[in-house]
Amino acid sequence: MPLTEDVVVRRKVSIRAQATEERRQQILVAAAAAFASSGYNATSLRDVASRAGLSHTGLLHHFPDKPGLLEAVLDDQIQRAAEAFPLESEDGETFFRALVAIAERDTAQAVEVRLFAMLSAEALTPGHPAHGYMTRWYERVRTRLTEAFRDLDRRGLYKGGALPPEQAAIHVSAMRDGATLQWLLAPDQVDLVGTVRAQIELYADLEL
Amino acid sequence: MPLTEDVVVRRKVSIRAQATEERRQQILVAAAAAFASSGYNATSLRDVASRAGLSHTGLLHHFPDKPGLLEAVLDDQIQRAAEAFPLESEDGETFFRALVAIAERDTAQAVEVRLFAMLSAEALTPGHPAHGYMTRWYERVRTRLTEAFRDLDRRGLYKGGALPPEQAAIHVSAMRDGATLQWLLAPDQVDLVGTVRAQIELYADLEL
DNA sequence: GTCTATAGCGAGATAGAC
DNA sequence: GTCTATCTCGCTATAGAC
Repeated sequence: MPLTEDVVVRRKVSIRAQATEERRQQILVAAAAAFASSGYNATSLRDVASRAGLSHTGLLHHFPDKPGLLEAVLDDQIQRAAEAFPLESEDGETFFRALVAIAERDTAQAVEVRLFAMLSAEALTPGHPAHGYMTRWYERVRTRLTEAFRDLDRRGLYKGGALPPEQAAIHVSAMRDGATLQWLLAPDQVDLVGTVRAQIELYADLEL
Repeated sequence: MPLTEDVVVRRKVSIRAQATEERRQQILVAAAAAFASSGYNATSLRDVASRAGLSHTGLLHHFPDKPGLLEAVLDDQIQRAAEAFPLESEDGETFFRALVAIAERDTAQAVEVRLFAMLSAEALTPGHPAHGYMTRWYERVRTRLTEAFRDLDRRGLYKGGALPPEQAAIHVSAMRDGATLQWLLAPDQVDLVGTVRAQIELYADLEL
């Protein structure tokens, strides 16, 4: 019965592949936490490895090198974000409600927020492995926000007046990043959610 | 004539002291440029030294160690900033005009802007040598901006409506930082001065 | 005041045993 | 798949000559 043998072999393979995949995920979580706390440059592969409970050479079996690890972390991060909040900029109202919801969640999950704050600044250096990623990210954020504001405008809910939606998009995205930075430095003095909500209500005729 | 001898000696000493001071300044400029381009962690003392045209041990004759150098750079930077723009928050109008003027100058002098953007994120880590500095900086920024908005309010020039001046202060300071980040990543797509001006005009009844 | 030489460490990455 | 051992590099910082 060659067929059953084949099935057993396949199952073994898939079990092993699953274990490997779990290991990869553990490492990605550890790496995200490490990069979030100290940034990419200041974090060593040994730091990440010890957090994940293996040696740094063990880690390098799963990822090619340090830039490759960062890339994988970023991919994993945007995938999770996309799953948690599928932002549809065609519907401006739900879009901006989602922005407030994201801010709310972020106050409870400081790791991802810190990760992004640290990397976006480090990545200003053209040679940084996340430089291209960040440039593309902000372009995307600006276009999505602009679309959302345009949708609001169509429904008569845009309060920007003479301010073009492109500018409003920069205002909102920029403020979110700056507020995050100040909130991370002084959580007691900066109300992240309230700040985000209040700003959006200045540009949109919505009750958030 | 002991007096003249004394004068000669003093002059020699002061000339030498002046040369040392110039050297220090050269190093500070080099260090600011280096930290601005790659951040503090990723910059080596050898990088800084070669920019200043001396060996890294020569550099360590003028500054005690790497954190000490960063501290000196920051001190030098705020001193220059204070001289260039003596911000008086008692007069809200000139205060906000100065903010726009600073943004204008910054578009021409990207070094200081980059320096600050990179360090403020790196310094999120509590152990970073600029952590305390940044925490204090943003506290100060918030209070100054709040005072300026209160002054506008007294003169009937505050357009924030129900938004408390403290919140407006966070909005404006946060937006400036976030806009700077996006401008550094994509100078062609983000108009820093226009963005800053437009935002302030949303909160203040001023023609900037 | 600036240098060469060097100590001492920690990093990223590879080789090869198990 | 994970490890130990090791290579090689660059870093901060110190010691001491000039």
